[in-house]
Amino acid sequence: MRWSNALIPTLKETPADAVAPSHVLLLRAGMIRQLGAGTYTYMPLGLRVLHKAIRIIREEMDAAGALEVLMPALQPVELWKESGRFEAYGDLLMKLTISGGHHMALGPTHEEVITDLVRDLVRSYKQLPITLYQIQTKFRDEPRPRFGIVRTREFVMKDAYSIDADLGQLNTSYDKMYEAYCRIFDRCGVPYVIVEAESGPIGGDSSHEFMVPCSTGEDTVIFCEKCGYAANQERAEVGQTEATSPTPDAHAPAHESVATPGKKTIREVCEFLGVAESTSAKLLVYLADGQPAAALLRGDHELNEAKFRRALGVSTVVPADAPTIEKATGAPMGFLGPVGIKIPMVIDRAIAAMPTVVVGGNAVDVHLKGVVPGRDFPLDRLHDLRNAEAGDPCPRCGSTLEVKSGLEIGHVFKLGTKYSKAMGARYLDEKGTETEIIMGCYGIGVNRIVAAAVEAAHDANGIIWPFSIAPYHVLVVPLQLQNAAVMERTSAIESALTAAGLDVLVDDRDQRPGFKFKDADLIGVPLRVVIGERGLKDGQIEIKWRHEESGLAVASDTAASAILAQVEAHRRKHDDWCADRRMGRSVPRAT
RNA sequence: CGGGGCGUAGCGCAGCCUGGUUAGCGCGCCUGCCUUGGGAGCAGGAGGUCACCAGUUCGAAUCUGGUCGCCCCGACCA
Repeated sequence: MRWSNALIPTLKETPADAVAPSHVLLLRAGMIRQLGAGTYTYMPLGLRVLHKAIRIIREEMDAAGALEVLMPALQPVELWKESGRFEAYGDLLMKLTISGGHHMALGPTHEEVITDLVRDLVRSYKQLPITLYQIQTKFRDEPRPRFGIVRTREFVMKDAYSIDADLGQLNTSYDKMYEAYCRIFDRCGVPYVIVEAESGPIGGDSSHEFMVPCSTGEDTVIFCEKCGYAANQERAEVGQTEATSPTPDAHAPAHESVATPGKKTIREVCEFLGVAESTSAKLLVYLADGQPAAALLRGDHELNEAKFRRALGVSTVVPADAPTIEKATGAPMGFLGPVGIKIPMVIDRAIAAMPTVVVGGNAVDVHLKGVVPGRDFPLDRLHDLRNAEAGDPCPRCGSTLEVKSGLEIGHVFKLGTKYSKAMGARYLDEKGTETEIIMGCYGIGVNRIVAAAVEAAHDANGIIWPFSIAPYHVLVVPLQLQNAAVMERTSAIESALTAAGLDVLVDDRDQRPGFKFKDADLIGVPLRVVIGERGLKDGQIEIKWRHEESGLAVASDTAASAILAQVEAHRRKHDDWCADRRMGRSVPRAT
């Protein structure tokens, strides 16, 4: 391909709206163009990257035994009502009315459609297991699209669904997808970590996310450098090295009431009393499946609602509003405490480690000082309730947890029978018994692979594409277009490399060398080949890897084979890197 | 949905506070000359409903009100 025909609208200046590195560089490199909030056109170069990622995904999904289908993006809302997700998904679901007054939705994901498909299709255990996948544009009415192509209102997703007869089959299907994902992201050259995750509103009981650590990541990942434990913040456990005091000091002086007029927040109360926030506790009141329930945490800790929900064994927890709180506790928000509380209360483990604590007095403008946990209120329902933070002990090895932000590029779930139960998808087992099918679902945000690759590898001059998904492998830069020898060499190398299966772009623009080098760095093609009069005079041309500081001169008449040797060596190195990663990785086994 | 910011040529911006010729600058684009190993130089040229609507005024890019759009922080997020 010749640059002059390639439609690569590079920008010298950074568009004012772009902040995230991937957004800035993809725009500047002429790979994407914005239409509106969360909607982007992929220009030829950007589309090539997207297609290369898709090709890798397709190869690995096929190799894992999944079958490709293509389901409609346009779906009747009835299916969503049947699964119960019409309400749960809410405004994120893009709804529209078509002729005849039919209410439709543009698919944000396809559990409903796949379940509808297999409830007709799958009649016998002999047809199972089966995994179907598709690569398709999804639609979500995101309240806040962000960071260029990181969060958009329409995006390309690879979604797969395993249909299994029993839990054993599900675990096998899940592990296959998990391993396929590892190979996909390894091959795409994006550095990822795998974290334990909450399954969220999609339902199900086990889940892992594939995250690329980077500053524009929207998720918080908690991890332990020492043992490799990693989880997203919703899920991350706090290690239990906090000393607990099972026998409270019975001889401690009785607690006393203090007047704290108007001091409602933890900070206000602690400042007023001149104590550290970590010596106080807060009582948070929620509606758990509609019934009031409380969580008690250290003043400076944050409640993890997912942990709270599990501790109570309920399916939803929502913060209670002010009237509900007063009715349930007899005191307004800001003065709540555990002493004498009437509603069910679960307590974070950290509370048990506190000899005395400052808490609300369950009366207006009153707090209690010198309250002894275990003496002044029972410590019978201790749980890990708080968000893990940097510096907390690792739940596995006791070492220190760290926090990073991560960009989610893939997610695998065990759904179980959530959808088959709701939508009546059953098969006949060996004994002729009608049984609900068991499902798993597996998603990859394809556009996010592109964004993540840029986030993970760029410098001040531009993008540094991994070889496997680079729009072109080699950029040939002739410096003097009117020099016949230069142009002959250019064509010869272009044909030789193309014949060897490489994607070659030739910068045939009549521009000064510096101009072309700047654009070359910007679009991030991995290998640059410079052909100029000066080098040719000495029988040399220059080849330079984008990720390396300097290039090297090779003999011009054997340049093509030298380049191919470089490419071969680079590929081998990447393969070794992938193999190393696989060795160091433990695949989660079914429990 | 709450908070903040911004809409002037393809891109980056000035002008607005204090209303007044034909709305300006840099980059990019077109023509010519010149130059050629890290975004050169000179000369000439094209390109604008100043986001939109209404109002104030003799007169609005500029003042007022509304609408729309975009970005950032938060809430939300399979």
